[in-house]
Amino acid sequence: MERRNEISIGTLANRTGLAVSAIRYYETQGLVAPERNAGGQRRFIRSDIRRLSFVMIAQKFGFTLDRIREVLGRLPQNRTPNAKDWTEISQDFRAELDEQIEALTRLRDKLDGCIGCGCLSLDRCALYNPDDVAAQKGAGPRYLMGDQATRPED
Amino acid sequence: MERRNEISIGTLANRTGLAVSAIRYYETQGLVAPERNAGGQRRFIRSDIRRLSFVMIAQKFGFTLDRIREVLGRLPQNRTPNAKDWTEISQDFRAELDEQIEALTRLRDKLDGCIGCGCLSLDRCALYNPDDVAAQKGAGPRYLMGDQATRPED
DNA sequence: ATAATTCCTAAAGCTAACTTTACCTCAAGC
DNA sequence: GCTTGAGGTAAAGTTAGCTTTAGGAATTAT
Repeated sequence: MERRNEISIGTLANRTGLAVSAIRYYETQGLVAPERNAGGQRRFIRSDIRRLSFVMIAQKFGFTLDRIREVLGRLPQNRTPNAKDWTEISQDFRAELDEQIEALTRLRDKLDGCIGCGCLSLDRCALYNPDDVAAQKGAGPRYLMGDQATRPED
Repeated sequence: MERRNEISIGTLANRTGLAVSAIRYYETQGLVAPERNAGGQRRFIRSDIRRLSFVMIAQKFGFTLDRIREVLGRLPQNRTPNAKDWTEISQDFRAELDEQIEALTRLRDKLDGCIGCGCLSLDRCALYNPDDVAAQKGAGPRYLMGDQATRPED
Protein backbone atom coordinates (compact mmCIF):
# COMPACT_ATOMS: atom_id res chain seq x y z
CA MET A 1 0.00 0.00 0.00
CA GLU A 2 1.04 3.50 -0.73
CA ARG A 3 0.69 5.62 2.36
CA ARG A 4 -0.05 9.31 2.12
CA ASN A 5 3.17 11.06 1.16
CA GLU A 6 4.91 7.83 0.25
CA ILE A 7 4.98 6.95 -3.40
CA SER A 8 6.42 4.08 -5.37
CA ILE A 9 8.82 4.47 -8.27
CA GLY A 10 6.08 3.54 -10.71
CA THR A 11 3.78 6.24 -9.41
CA LEU A 12 6.56 8.78 -9.54
CA ALA A 13 7.27 7.73 -13.10
CA ASN A 14 3.64 8.27 -14.04
CA ARG A 15 3.48 11.62 -12.32
CA THR A 16 6.62 12.99 -13.93
CA GLY A 17 6.54 11.19 -17.25
CA LEU A 18 10.04 9.86 -16.62
CA ALA A 19 10.91 6.24 -17.25
CA VAL A 20 11.38 4.09 -14.17
CA SER A 21 14.89 3.30 -15.34
CA ALA A 22 15.66 7.00 -15.60
CA ILE A 23 14.57 7.60 -12.03
CA ARG A 24 16.78 4.77 -10.80
CA TYR A 25 19.61 6.28 -12.77
CA TYR A 26 18.99 9.66 -11.19
CA GLU A 27 19.30 8.04 -7.81
CA THR A 28 22.74 6.70 -8.72
CA GLN A 29 23.63 10.26 -9.71
CA GLY A 30 22.52 11.66 -6.39
CA LEU A 31 19.59 13.63 -7.74
CA VAL A 32 17.04 11.91 -5.51
CA ALA A 33 17.55 9.84 -2.39
CA PRO A 34 14.48 7.72 -1.66
CA GLU A 35 14.18 5.57 1.45
CA ARG A 36 13.41 1.87 1.28
CA ASN A 37 10.51 -0.11 2.71
CA ALA A 38 10.77 -3.48 4.49
CA GLY A 39 10.87 -5.33 1.18
CA GLY A 40 13.67 -3.15 -0.17
CA GLN A 41 11.52 -1.13 -2.54
CA ARG A 42 12.07 2.59 -2.98
CA ARG A 43 9.68 4.92 -1.21
CA PHE A 44 9.72 8.45 -2.55
CA ILE A 45 7.92 11.39 -1.04
CA ARG A 46 5.53 13.68 -2.84
CA SER A 47 7.98 16.55 -3.05
CA ASP A 48 10.22 14.35 -5.16
CA ILE A 49 7.77 14.94 -7.99
CA ARG A 50 8.66 18.58 -7.97
CA ARG A 51 12.32 17.77 -7.54
CA LEU A 52 12.40 15.60 -10.62
CA SER A 53 10.32 18.12 -12.51
CA PHE A 54 13.01 20.63 -11.77
CA VAL A 55 15.61 18.21 -13.10
CA MET A 56 13.67 17.83 -16.32
CA ILE A 57 13.27 21.55 -16.80
CA ALA A 58 16.93 22.17 -16.08
CA GLN A 59 17.82 19.61 -18.70
CA LYS A 60 15.67 21.40 -21.23
CA PHE A 61 17.84 24.39 -20.62
CA GLY A 62 20.89 22.32 -21.35
CA PHE A 63 22.32 21.86 -17.88
CA THR A 64 24.18 18.65 -17.15
CA LEU A 65 23.11 16.34 -14.37
CA ASP A 66 26.28 17.22 -12.48
CA ARG A 67 25.39 20.87 -12.59
CA ILE A 68 21.82 20.15 -11.59
CA ARG A 69 22.96 18.12 -8.62
CA GLU A 70 25.00 21.09 -7.45
CA VAL A 71 22.07 23.44 -7.75
CA LEU A 72 19.77 21.03 -5.93
CA GLY A 73 22.34 20.92 -3.17
CA ARG A 74 21.38 24.46 -2.28
CA LEU A 75 17.94 23.36 -1.18
CA PRO A 76 17.44 23.00 2.59
CA GLN A 77 18.29 19.50 3.83
CA ASN A 78 16.30 19.55 7.04
CA ARG A 79 12.85 20.17 5.64
CA THR A 80 10.74 19.77 2.54
CA PRO A 81 11.57 22.59 0.13
CA ASN A 82 8.80 25.12 -0.20
CA ALA A 83 7.79 27.36 -3.07
CA LYS A 84 10.18 30.08 -1.99
CA ASP A 85 13.13 27.68 -2.01
CA TRP A 86 12.33 26.63 -5.56
CA THR A 87 11.90 30.20 -6.64
CA GLU A 88 15.32 31.05 -5.32
CA ILE A 89 17.21 28.35 -7.13
CA SER A 90 15.20 29.06 -10.27
CA GLN A 91 16.47 32.59 -10.16
CA ASP A 92 20.14 31.60 -9.99
CA PHE A 93 19.34 29.39 -12.82
CA ARG A 94 17.92 32.20 -14.82
CA ALA A 95 21.12 34.16 -14.45
CA GLU A 96 23.15 31.31 -15.94
CA LEU A 97 20.63 31.01 -18.71
CA ASP A 98 20.96 34.67 -19.55
CA GLU A 99 24.70 34.21 -19.87
CA GLN A 100 24.24 31.28 -22.20
CA ILE A 101 21.91 33.23 -24.40
CA GLU A 102 24.30 36.14 -24.50
CA ALA A 103 27.25 33.93 -25.37
CA LEU A 104 25.30 32.39 -28.20
CA THR A 105 24.24 35.82 -29.39
CA ARG A 106 27.81 37.09 -29.34
CA LEU A 107 28.87 34.09 -31.35
CA ARG A 108 26.12 34.78 -33.85
CA ASP A 109 27.22 38.37 -34.23
CA LYS A 110 30.74 37.20 -34.94
CA LEU A 111 29.37 34.92 -37.59
CA ASP A 112 27.71 37.97 -39.13
CA GLY A 113 31.08 39.64 -39.42
CA CYS A 114 32.45 36.53 -41.06
CA ILE A 115 29.57 36.31 -43.49
CA GLY A 116 30.44 39.84 -44.49
CA CYS A 117 34.09 39.13 -45.12
CA GLY A 118 33.55 35.62 -46.37
CA CYS A 119 36.71 34.60 -44.58
CA LEU A 120 36.05 31.51 -42.53
CA SER A 121 39.77 30.92 -42.54
CA LEU A 122 42.20 30.78 -39.69
CA ASP A 123 43.87 33.99 -38.46
CA ARG A 124 42.01 37.15 -37.86
CA CYS A 125 38.59 35.48 -37.85
CA ALA A 126 36.70 36.38 -34.71
CA LEU A 127 35.10 32.95 -34.59
CA TYR A 128 38.38 31.36 -33.68
CA ASN A 129 38.54 33.02 -30.33
CA PRO A 130 37.78 30.39 -27.78
CA ASP A 131 36.16 32.61 -25.15
CA ASP A 132 32.56 31.69 -25.95
CA VAL A 133 29.82 29.20 -25.21
CA ALA A 134 31.34 27.29 -22.37
CA ALA A 135 29.67 23.89 -22.48
CA GLN A 136 31.96 21.48 -24.33
CA LYS A 137 30.51 18.04 -23.81
CA GLY A 138 31.70 14.60 -24.79
CA ALA A 139 35.01 12.99 -24.07
CA GLY A 140 38.56 14.06 -24.57
CA PRO A 141 40.32 17.36 -25.02
CA ARG A 142 38.92 19.88 -27.43
CA TYR A 143 41.67 21.68 -29.18
CA LEU A 144 41.12 25.37 -29.55
CA MET A 145 41.70 26.91 -32.90
CA GLY A 146 43.89 29.65 -34.19
CA ASP A 147 47.11 29.02 -32.34
CA GLN A 148 49.24 27.54 -35.07
CA ALA A 149 47.66 29.36 -37.97
CA THR A 150 50.15 30.76 -40.39
CA ARG A 151 49.09 31.08 -44.01
CA PRO A 152 45.99 33.24 -44.37
CA GLU A 153 45.27 32.44 -48.00
CA ASP A 154 43.65 29.03 -47.51
CA MET B 1 57.09 15.28 -50.39
CA GLU B 2 54.17 17.60 -50.09
CA ARG B 3 53.30 19.05 -53.44
CA ARG B 4 51.69 22.44 -53.73
CA ASN B 5 48.00 22.02 -52.88
CA GLU B 6 48.52 18.55 -51.45
CA ILE B 7 48.83 18.32 -47.73
CA SER B 8 49.31 15.46 -45.31
CA ILE B 9 47.07 14.70 -42.37
CA GLY B 10 49.71 15.98 -39.97
CA THR B 11 49.94 19.32 -41.72
CA LEU B 12 46.19 19.62 -41.80
CA ALA B 13 46.11 18.86 -38.09
CA ASN B 14 48.62 21.63 -37.41
CA ARG B 15 46.81 24.11 -39.58
CA THR B 16 43.39 23.49 -38.01
CA GLY B 17 44.39 22.59 -34.49
CA LEU B 18 42.46 19.35 -34.77
CA ALA B 19 43.92 16.06 -33.61
CA VAL B 20 44.98 13.66 -36.33
CA SER B 21 42.60 11.09 -34.89
CA ALA B 22 39.74 13.58 -35.12
CA ILE B 23 40.42 14.21 -38.80
CA ARG B 24 40.43 10.49 -39.50
CA TYR B 25 37.18 10.23 -37.64
CA TYR B 26 35.70 13.05 -39.70
CA GLU B 27 36.59 11.12 -42.80
CA THR B 28 34.61 8.11 -41.57
CA GLN B 29 31.72 10.51 -41.02
CA GLY B 30 31.92 11.83 -44.55
CA LEU B 31 32.97 15.35 -43.62
CA VAL B 32 36.15 15.21 -45.73
CA ALA B 33 37.11 12.84 -48.49
CA PRO B 34 40.89 12.93 -49.08
CA GLU B 35 42.53 11.01 -51.88
CA ARG B 36 45.37 8.56 -51.25
CA ASN B 37 48.90 8.57 -52.60
CA ALA B 38 50.77 5.56 -53.89
CA GLY B 39 51.70 4.46 -50.38
CA GLY B 40 48.10 4.69 -49.16
CA GLN B 41 48.53 7.90 -47.22
CA ARG B 42 45.82 10.54 -47.21
CA ARG B 43 46.40 13.59 -49.40
CA PHE B 44 44.17 16.52 -48.53
CA ILE B 45 43.89 19.71 -50.52
CA ARG B 46 44.33 23.19 -49.13
CA SER B 47 40.64 24.00 -49.20
CA ASP B 48 40.09 21.21 -46.70
CA ILE B 49 41.57 23.54 -44.11
CA ARG B 50 38.64 25.86 -44.56
CA ARG B 51 36.26 22.95 -44.72
CA LEU B 52 37.38 21.62 -41.37
CA SER B 53 37.41 25.11 -39.93
CA PHE B 54 33.79 25.35 -40.88
CA VAL B 55 33.13 22.07 -39.10
CA MET B 56 34.75 23.39 -35.94
CA ILE B 57 32.78 26.61 -36.01
CA ALA B 58 29.54 24.79 -36.64
CA GLN B 59 30.26 22.61 -33.65
CA LYS B 60 30.77 25.65 -31.50
CA PHE B 61 27.24 26.57 -32.39
CA GLY B 62 26.06 23.21 -31.23
CA PHE B 63 25.36 21.52 -34.54
CA THR B 64 25.85 17.77 -34.73
CA LEU B 65 28.24 16.23 -37.24
CA ASP B 66 25.29 14.73 -39.07
CA ARG B 67 23.76 18.13 -39.51
CA ILE B 68 27.08 19.61 -40.56
CA ARG B 69 27.54 16.92 -43.17
CA GLU B 70 24.16 17.86 -44.64
CA VAL B 71 25.07 21.51 -44.81
CA LEU B 72 28.43 20.78 -46.40
CA GLY B 73 26.57 18.76 -49.00
CA ARG B 74 25.22 21.99 -50.39
CA LEU B 75 28.68 23.09 -51.49
CA PRO B 76 29.49 22.59 -55.18
CA GLN B 77 30.98 19.18 -55.91
CA ASN B 78 32.67 19.98 -59.18
CA ARG B 79 35.00 22.74 -58.03
CA THR B 80 36.77 24.12 -55.01
CA PRO B 81 34.30 26.16 -52.96
CA ASN B 82 34.94 29.89 -53.12
CA ALA B 83 34.25 32.63 -50.61
CA LYS B 84 30.74 33.16 -51.92
CA ASP B 85 29.87 29.50 -51.45
CA TRP B 86 30.98 29.65 -47.85
CA THR B 87 29.08 32.86 -47.27
CA GLU B 88 25.91 31.24 -48.53
CA ILE B 89 25.98 28.25 -46.30
CA SER B 90 26.99 30.44 -43.39
CA GLN B 91 23.84 32.43 -43.90
CA ASP B 92 21.53 29.40 -43.76
CA PHE B 93 23.38 28.53 -40.72
CA ARG B 94 22.72 31.86 -39.17
CA ALA B 95 19.00 31.40 -39.64
CA GLU B 96 19.05 28.17 -37.67
CA LEU B 97 21.11 29.84 -35.02
CA ASP B 98 18.58 32.61 -34.69
CA GLU B 99 15.89 30.05 -34.12
CA GLN B 100 17.90 28.38 -31.43
CA ILE B 101 18.45 31.63 -29.64
CA GLU B 102 14.79 32.49 -29.86
CA ALA B 103 13.73 29.10 -28.55
CA LEU B 104 16.05 29.48 -25.61
CA THR B 105 14.78 32.97 -24.98
CA ARG B 106 11.16 31.83 -25.04
CA LEU B 107 12.04 29.12 -22.59
CA ARG B 108 13.69 31.67 -20.34
CA ASP B 109 10.63 33.86 -20.42
CA LYS B 110 8.51 30.93 -19.39
CA LEU B 111 10.85 30.36 -16.50
CA ASP B 112 10.24 33.93 -15.48
CA GLY B 113 6.54 33.24 -15.27
CA CYS B 114 7.28 30.21 -13.15
CA ILE B 115 9.56 32.11 -10.84
CA GLY B 116 6.65 34.44 -10.31
CA CYS B 117 4.18 31.74 -9.45
CA GLY B 118 6.69 29.50 -7.74
CA CYS B 119 4.90 26.55 -9.22
CA LEU B 120 7.41 24.24 -10.90
CA SER B 121 4.85 21.50 -10.65
CA LEU B 122 3.10 19.59 -13.35
CA ASP B 123 -0.12 20.94 -14.91
CA ARG B 124 -0.53 24.42 -16.00
CA CYS B 125 3.18 25.23 -15.93
CA ALA B 126 4.27 26.66 -19.25
CA LEU B 127 7.64 24.94 -18.93
CA TYR B 128 6.07 21.55 -19.48
CA ASN B 129 5.07 22.27 -23.00
CA PRO B 130 7.39 20.29 -25.20
CA ASP B 131 7.43 22.63 -28.19
CA ASP B 132 10.77 24.23 -27.40
CA VAL B 133 14.49 23.85 -27.90
CA ALA B 134 14.56 21.04 -30.40
CA ALA B 135 17.94 19.39 -29.90
CA GLN B 136 17.43 16.30 -27.75
CA LYS B 137 20.67 14.41 -27.85
CA GLY B 138 21.79 11.07 -26.49
CA ALA B 139 20.08 7.73 -26.85
CA GLY B 140 16.60 6.54 -26.27
CA PRO B 141 13.19 8.16 -26.04
CA ARG B 142 12.77 11.31 -24.08
CA TYR B 143 9.41 11.35 -22.42
CA LEU B 144 7.64 14.65 -22.64
CA MET B 145 6.08 15.97 -19.54
CA GLY B 146 2.62 16.97 -18.57
CA ASP B 147 0.51 14.26 -20.11
CA GLN B 148 -0.41 12.20 -17.07
CA ALA B 149 -0.34 14.97 -14.51
CA THR B 150 -3.24 14.92 -12.16
CA ARG B 151 -2.73 16.33 -8.68
CA PRO B 152 -1.54 19.94 -8.79
CA GLU B 153 -0.67 20.22 -5.12
CA ASP B 154 2.70 18.45 -5.16
C1' DA C 1 -3.65 -19.21 -2.83
C1' DT C 2 -2.09 -18.22 -6.99
C1' DA C 3 -1.39 -15.44 -10.95
C1' DA C 4 -0.13 -11.10 -12.62
C1' DT C 5 2.26 -6.92 -11.64
C1' DT C 6 5.72 -4.23 -10.05
C1' DC C 7 10.17 -3.79 -8.27
C1' DC C 8 15.12 -5.02 -7.43
C1' DT C 9 20.12 -5.46 -8.90
C1' DA C 10 23.93 -5.99 -11.89
C1' DA C 11 25.75 -5.83 -16.15
C1' DA C 12 25.71 -4.80 -20.82
C1' DG C 13 24.17 -1.88 -24.69
C1' DC C 14 23.40 2.58 -27.13
C1' DT C 15 24.64 7.36 -29.29
C1' DA C 16 27.94 11.06 -30.20
C1' DA C 17 32.32 12.39 -30.87
C1' DC C 18 36.48 11.24 -30.32
C1' DT C 19 40.94 9.13 -28.12
C1' DT C 20 43.90 5.28 -27.05
C1' DT C 21 46.17 1.14 -28.00
C1' DA C 22 48.41 -2.31 -30.64
C1' DC C 23 50.75 -3.38 -34.41
C1' DC C 24 52.37 -2.66 -38.90
C1' DT C 25 54.06 0.30 -43.13
C1' DC C 26 55.75 4.36 -45.51
C1' DA C 27 58.73 8.33 -45.91
C1' DA C 28 62.51 11.28 -44.50
C1' DG C 29 66.98 12.20 -42.61
C1' DC C 30 71.80 11.16 -41.97
C1' DG D 1 70.94 1.64 -45.67
C1' DC D 2 68.96 2.07 -41.63
C1' DT D 3 66.76 4.38 -37.91
C1' DT D 4 63.06 7.23 -36.70
C1' DG D 5 59.02 9.73 -37.21
C1' DA D 6 54.69 10.13 -39.55
C1' DG D 7 50.91 7.40 -41.26
C1' DG D 8 47.67 3.54 -41.57
C1' DT D 9 44.03 0.15 -39.71
C1' DA D 10 41.06 -2.11 -36.49
C1' DA D 11 39.27 -2.54 -32.23
C1' DA D 12 38.46 -1.10 -27.75
C1' DG D 13 37.85 2.67 -24.37
C1' DT D 14 35.64 7.23 -22.72
C1' DT D 15 31.71 10.44 -21.15
C1' DA D 16 26.82 11.47 -20.57
C1' DG D 17 22.50 9.92 -19.99
C1' DC D 18 19.87 6.51 -20.20
C1' DT D 19 17.61 1.78 -21.83
C1' DT D 20 17.66 -3.15 -22.16
C1' DT D 21 18.30 -7.64 -20.53
C1' DA D 22 18.45 -11.34 -17.30
C1' DG D 23 16.96 -13.39 -13.36
C1' DG D 24 15.00 -12.93 -8.95
C1' DA D 25 11.87 -11.09 -5.06
C1' DA D 26 8.03 -8.34 -3.28
C1' DT D 27 3.16 -6.64 -4.08
C1' DT D 28 -1.29 -6.57 -5.66
C1' DA D 29 -5.25 -8.48 -7.74
C1' DT D 30 -8.51 -12.17 -8.21
